[in-house]
Amino acid sequence: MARAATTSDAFNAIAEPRRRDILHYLAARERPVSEIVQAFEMEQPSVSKHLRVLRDVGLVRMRCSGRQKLYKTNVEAIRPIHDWTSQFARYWQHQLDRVKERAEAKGRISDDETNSGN
Amino acid sequence: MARAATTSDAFNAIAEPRRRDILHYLAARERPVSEIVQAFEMEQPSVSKHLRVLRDVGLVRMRCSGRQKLYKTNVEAIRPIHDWTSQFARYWQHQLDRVKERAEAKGRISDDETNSGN
DNA sequence: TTGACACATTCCCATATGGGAATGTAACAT
DNA sequence: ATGTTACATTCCCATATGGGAATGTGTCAA
Repeated sequence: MARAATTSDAFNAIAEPRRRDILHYLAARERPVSEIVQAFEMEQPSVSKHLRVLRDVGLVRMRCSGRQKLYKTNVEAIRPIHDWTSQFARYWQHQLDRVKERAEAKGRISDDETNSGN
Repeated sequence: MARAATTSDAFNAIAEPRRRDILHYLAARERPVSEIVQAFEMEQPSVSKHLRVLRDVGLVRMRCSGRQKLYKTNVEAIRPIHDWTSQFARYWQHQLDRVKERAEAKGRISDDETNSGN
């Protein structure tokens, strides 16, 4: 088997940097394809192909308006990725605790140094 | 250009489901390769190759112990991904607000219905 | 030294990619 | 009907993949 398709899930879809940029760009409000093309200085077919991938995994929504097609990020579809990374948050907390302990220990040493007139 | 290498960054590395499983498995404590092979019922070369990718992007650390090699997830390397997804948190909040508003509106309607004896 | 063990790497291959170029298609204007 | 605009799709291709199989490498035991 080769690598999984970019359309297999959100994790594969966001592996591409340009697609992450587009998702961020379309998070605040919907925009037509032409604006994305201008904003990122990409070829139009390239943008359309990225949007196609993002649509296939539900990361963006599309709405027709005349001959324009307005795309918008479906922020809910990013939650599974956020949730997966959050599994590791407790370990970050542990590391923060250790950093804090070291800082406090260092503070005590500094106090000692200060007290000893060093 | 083809797709970016799996070793180009953490986003590409975690696109593979098995590698996400391995990262979760190695988050709590370090383990030798043989344990990963057994836990996931994968071929040893396959596991080694996934670990190689994860090492190249800094998602796991390796330590030698005799003829074993102990791997452990470097949880800090997952933060950039978490941070990227967090950009969208404010929009989740907005959606939650709307859900809350709808729930409250619905509650008022229910009260009205109750009051009207319907 | 020889053998066994624990991993890593290499080779082969079907498959999927992203970019460029060209082409297809639907909506609007005249 | 014809042309233009706004996108989508297709074709081509260099490149990277993950799995299977085979092989290489370093460590320990006898």
